[in-house]
Amino acid sequence: MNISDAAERAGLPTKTIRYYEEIGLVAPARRRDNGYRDYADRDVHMLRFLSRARGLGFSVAECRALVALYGDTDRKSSDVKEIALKRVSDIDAKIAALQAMRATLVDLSENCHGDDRPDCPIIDDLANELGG
Amino acid sequence: MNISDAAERAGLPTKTIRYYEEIGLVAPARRRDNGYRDYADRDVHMLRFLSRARGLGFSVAECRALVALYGDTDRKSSDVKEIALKRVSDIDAKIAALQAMRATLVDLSENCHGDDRPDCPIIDDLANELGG
DNA sequence: CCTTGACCTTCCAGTTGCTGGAGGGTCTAT
DNA sequence: ATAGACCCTCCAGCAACTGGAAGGTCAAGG
Repeated sequence: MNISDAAERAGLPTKTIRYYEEIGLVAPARRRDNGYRDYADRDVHMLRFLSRARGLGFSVAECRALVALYGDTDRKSSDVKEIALKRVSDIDAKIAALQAMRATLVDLSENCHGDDRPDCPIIDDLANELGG
Repeated sequence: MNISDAAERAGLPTKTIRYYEEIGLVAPARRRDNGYRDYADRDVHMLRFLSRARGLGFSVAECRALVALYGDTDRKSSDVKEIALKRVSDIDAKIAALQAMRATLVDLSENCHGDDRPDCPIIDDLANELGG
């Protein structure tokens, strides 16, 4: 099948598929006589795998490791689990950072009357003018 | 003062300060006869403002708007508040996405024995092999 | 047969927000 | 005079795509 059909089934843009091929995340697609890429179901399967992994926030580097483990019938499930748990702790750190930002912003916003006057604790805080 | 002193006081790398100047986020620094940038306290103040805003996750584009509002003594605090609240809702969306990812990953990890065997529900889920 | 439009190809540039390094000038202290 | 710590500019690269230009291919309709 053509790349656009594969893209639709995998849930990825064609650009991204070509990009994954270019960076070696997936094997180069077979080509037809006219030079068009030709995808089989198992190729789409792999692309879906990547789409899902990227959707869960795994980096391309992590995806490489996952692809290798996916193709390794002798893999240890602990290796996969390790990558997943690392990802969970990365996510936890990101959530914590975002929650801290959010708390600060909400706090500042609650103290800002938000009217036509220029007086604004948000600006003041950013400028650190509270203490001088 | 030299850029490295300004950098230290502002909490930004020198590279970043030059970059902010290059993209017009801050006005070009005054230069000394030898070509070195020369920073005054108010310049450092502005750089700290930016450092803090970036630290709260405001994009450079948002920082531009904040800088403009900062310098506008006729600003409406509602304009500032609007940017801050927009940022809060962006953060909320990001947190929600991360929490969904996290839940999926934790769920998958809990079902993975994480031992020397290849059998792994994490890989299976990514490959979408559960339903066929 | 010709044309139209939707495909496909490659390659290059841009995105965001820096960061690193090369290659060079300057300043300060010894 | 020289070492080392500054400073300068410019170019390249990071993640992970995305957009567009320039051109080849294919299927349908007149």
